Amino acid sequence: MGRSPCCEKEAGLKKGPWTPEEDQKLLAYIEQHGHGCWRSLPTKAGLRRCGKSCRLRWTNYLRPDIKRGKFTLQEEQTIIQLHALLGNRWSAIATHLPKRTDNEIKNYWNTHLKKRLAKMGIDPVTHKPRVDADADVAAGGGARSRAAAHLSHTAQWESARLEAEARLAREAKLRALASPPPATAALSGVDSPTSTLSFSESALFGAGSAAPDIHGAARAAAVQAVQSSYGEACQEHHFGGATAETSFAGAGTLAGVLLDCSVTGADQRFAERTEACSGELQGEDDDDKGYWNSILNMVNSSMSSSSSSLTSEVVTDTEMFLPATAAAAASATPVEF
DNA sequence: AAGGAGATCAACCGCCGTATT
DNA sequence: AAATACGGCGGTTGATCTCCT
Repeated sequence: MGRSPCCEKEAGLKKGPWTPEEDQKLLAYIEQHGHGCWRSLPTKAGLRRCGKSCRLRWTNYLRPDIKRGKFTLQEEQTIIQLHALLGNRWSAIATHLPKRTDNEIKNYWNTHLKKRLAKMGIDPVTHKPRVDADADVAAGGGARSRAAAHLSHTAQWESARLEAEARLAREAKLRALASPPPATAALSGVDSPTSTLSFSESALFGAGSAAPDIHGAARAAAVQAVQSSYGEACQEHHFGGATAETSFAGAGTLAGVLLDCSVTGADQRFAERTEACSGELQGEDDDDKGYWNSILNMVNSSMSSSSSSLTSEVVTDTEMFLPATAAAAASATPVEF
């Protein structure tokens, strides 16, 4: 029944910090053979480690495509924005920062960004300005329920988006299997992504040059998935009597605002969309507006420098997951709710 | 210079979804 | 269909580093 026993049950395996010799062995083995099955790798590579430990060391430290060192302002902004959308889904966030590991992002969030937001008076969990208990009571329970509805609203959109992302990744994987990479790709063979989307995408689509048709098809599939998934969610919840499409556009706007604010020259649009969002949430969301404006300010402070590949990647993903209706609505007049 | 406190980050742990038998 | 392993993820820990007194 089942598979053979797990390596972690073997005794005498080493734990703790890796030595340079161990790193060298692991690196040499993977460069020559690829990681293959992690469980059997330590034995083949002559390491007294469990496969899990090897995988972790590789994905978080030894992988050649890892960018180390300080996070840039833009990376910080991306993390904050994505965390507002995704919460503690570090691997999902890491797909938008391809050269950073989820572990690194998680550490950076916990040691830097969380504290910084807290200092700014922003709850790092909800990304809403902290309101003391009295003010909250004075604001009334209605505001709280609207806030809850707002969060749920966002969560539904995100759930649909993640579903599309997963589908995209699966398709990419299938295509990769159908057409294996050339043997000359020495390091692509050892590419061991912790996350699915960006790596498989980059491997397959080669920075957008190799197979634009496939990319386009995948994007269309993703968009369709979001549309259908979120459309169902909207119909199910009858958002304020609006049509599913309109509601979807509104929900998409929020995510669009969060992500699209990275676009060079998008300051104005961002401000408009922030306005649209605050209109959507009326009243109690003055605080939200303030928060998103603060993010805008952070973005603006770095926007003077030219756009990077990083931001353009985020934009690409935004476009990928923002259906046409939402994108159109977001760039036109604010949606009335 | 010494040592205590806080910050940082690599690595581990345990859980979960998926694949395999 | 059930049992089990695998791979991946997020939370947490602990060793090390840095700063302050």
